[in-house]
Amino acid sequence: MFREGDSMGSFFKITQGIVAVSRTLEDGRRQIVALRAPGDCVGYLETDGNYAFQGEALTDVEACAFDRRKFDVFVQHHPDLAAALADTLSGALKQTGQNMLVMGQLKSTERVANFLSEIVALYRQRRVPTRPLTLHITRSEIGDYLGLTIETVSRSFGKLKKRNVIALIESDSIIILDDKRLAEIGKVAR
Amino acid sequence: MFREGDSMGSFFKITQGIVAVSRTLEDGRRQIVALRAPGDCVGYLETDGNYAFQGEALTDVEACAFDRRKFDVFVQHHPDLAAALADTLSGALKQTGQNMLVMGQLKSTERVANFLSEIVALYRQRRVPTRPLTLHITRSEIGDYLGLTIETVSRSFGKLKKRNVIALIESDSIIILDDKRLAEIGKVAR
DNA sequence: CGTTAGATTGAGGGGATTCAAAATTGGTGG
DNA sequence: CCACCAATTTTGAATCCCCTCAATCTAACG
Repeated sequence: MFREGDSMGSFFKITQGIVAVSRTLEDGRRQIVALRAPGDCVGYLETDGNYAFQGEALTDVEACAFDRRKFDVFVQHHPDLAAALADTLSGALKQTGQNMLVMGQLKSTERVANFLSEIVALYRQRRVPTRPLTLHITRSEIGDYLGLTIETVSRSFGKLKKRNVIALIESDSIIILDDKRLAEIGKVAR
Repeated sequence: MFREGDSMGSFFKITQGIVAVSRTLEDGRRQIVALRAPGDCVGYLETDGNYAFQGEALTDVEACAFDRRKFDVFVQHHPDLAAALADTLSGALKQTGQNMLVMGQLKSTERVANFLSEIVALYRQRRVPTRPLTLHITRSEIGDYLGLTIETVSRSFGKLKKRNVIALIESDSIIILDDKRLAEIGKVAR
């Protein structure tokens, strides 16, 4: 959808599909910074007129494009929209803070468990079926999101499966057998 | 200054000193999510009335407290302040995104090099002397910020020293010998 | 001078990565 | 429907990096 460093025209509100917001190093290492679903906006962050991150459609995606310049002007005259914007940004900030905790402190299987718990919570909240849970993203993308390799992600799935916490239908579709245990392993607060 | 989960009254604008914004797991593992310096605000993020993170003074700190409730009302009537708030949040979001890249993809020495480069940039921008560079924070805090142990941080300093990229005066005070090289190792963009 | 907190250094073990191969999945055309 | 192929996932073995545990060192302070 857009590349880091490209001149920014507009940002997008997703109406359908999943988008990965990421950043890539020159040697190819990639970090997915956030996963965005319908209702979320992507491509808002900029550094002097250029996109600060890369936006990549992981599935087929529909989105509305908004001209950033015009939007800024519009917000200026609508205090309640400005408040909503601040709320959205605050939420994103809390989320990335949580992600830092996950990546900095959790071991591989804990990270995967945490990821699955988060996905379930996200899907529930949006009334997307979670039984079975269809991920829509590859091991490689999970790895780039959690700071792990595909092999390690795969092995972590294996461990959770062996402990009877989850069951695999296909590689992309799983069933959560023990929701509580999954949250515990993933150190999900409360 | 404030604990995660405490009922939130006010947030703080730092006038002097350094504050760590962090989150801690039940088993004691801690992740520092951001380091804040004079001019920055901390304690703004909340989840239904409670602080979302913990705020810890790493040095002696002076700060102004602002009542969050009153602030929100005030912002509502000052569009330019709302814009400034959005800018601040956007900046923080870019920063944590970058931090996710660092923690997810970089090796220990790369992380430490990145950290030092960032600190130098931050200090320069605020006209704080960088030669020698005084860190004001312990190895333990650097470790919790980068997702590493104190020993690994110490060894990374050692490696950078042996490669003549930095020189240690005291443990808290260093001299950057090769600024460019440090940025390269730390994969600092551009 | 002894104490204490923080930093460094060393040895050993463990978890994640790397490299490689096998297995599974999904799509295509015969 | 099945054979075939490419892409993805899983599994295995070896390696490496970081962590853990422990000892030593340094600096600040009473």
